[in-house]
Amino acid sequence: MTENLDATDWAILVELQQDGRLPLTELGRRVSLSASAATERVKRLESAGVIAGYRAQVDLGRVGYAVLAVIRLKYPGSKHEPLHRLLERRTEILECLRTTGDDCYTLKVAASSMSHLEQIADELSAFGSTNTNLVYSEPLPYRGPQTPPRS
Amino acid sequence: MTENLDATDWAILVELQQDGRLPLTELGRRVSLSASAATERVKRLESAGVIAGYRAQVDLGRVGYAVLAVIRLKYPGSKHEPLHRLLERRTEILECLRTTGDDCYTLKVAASSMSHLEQIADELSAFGSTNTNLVYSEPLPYRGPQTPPRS
DNA sequence: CGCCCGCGCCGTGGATCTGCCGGTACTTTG
DNA sequence: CAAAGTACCGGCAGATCCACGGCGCGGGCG
Repeated sequence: MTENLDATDWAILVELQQDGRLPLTELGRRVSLSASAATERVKRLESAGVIAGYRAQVDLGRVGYAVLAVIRLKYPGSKHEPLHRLLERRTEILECLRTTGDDCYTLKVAASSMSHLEQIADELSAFGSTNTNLVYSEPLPYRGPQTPPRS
Repeated sequence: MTENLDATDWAILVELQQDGRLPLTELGRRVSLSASAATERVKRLESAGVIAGYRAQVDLGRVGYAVLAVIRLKYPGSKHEPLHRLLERRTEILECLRTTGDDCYTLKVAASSMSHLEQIADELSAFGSTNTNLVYSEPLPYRGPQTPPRS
């Protein structure tokens, strides 16, 4: 299941995680490969599923979502479909992790205002008890894995 | 600070969040614009900071990170620099949110095994008490904002 | 009203990049 | 040793990107 990646593959992953639109010819230059060799590597990584896709990253604040929050949801019972339907419908919910522990779900939610956030929290409360924390800032700019696991 | 976006801008954002490498000519087709008009829109969104960048998304499991965890860190005091240095050094820490509430920081951490995770949790414990939850699954495939805020 | 100006969209052409092919060197396998 | 496999390179045809000038529309102003 896990692929065998050499140092060049990792260099490619680091570059493409920093700039997903990097032209393949420039990518080849940075990892000391010809454009066609770099292309073959990238295509192999894509079709092996190592590279799952490419995403534009949009600035939440600049599109009107001023509030970011982490909501933990304690979800009793095992009927998950209604919640999944809410996840589909409510695009303000950006991320959903199902975790161990008392709080079965951890959600990342964007809202335009506190009252907007309140609405979403109310909808979630229908499923179980919620625990909301506002996000002050993100000290770490987003990144993915940069090196092979060391231990 | 927040930009004025019309329906076409939002359509562009949705497309580029789904596929960041979409050729501009195909993007124009999908949002009913000529290639050059679509290009101008995208460049405007980029230079306004609405589009913060493009990222390749890599599959953590396939590159050897079998374990994903959310670690909440209760951080007494106000000396944040040492923690920020750890964030830089430890590339296993993928995301860091500073939040309200008892748990000042919420971290997303990838590890290759439980013992690897244990090492990282130990390092974090030097800063305060930690609370770790393993991630079973991500019911929601990653997405960014899809529509203008509604309320 | 008539004019000018700015804005957004469009089409074009040259530079660049992509995708595909054949060829080479090295390694693995029978 | 020969055959097959792997990874790389160079080169070419076609697609894409990008900067430019032109067009149409609406607002401001004498």
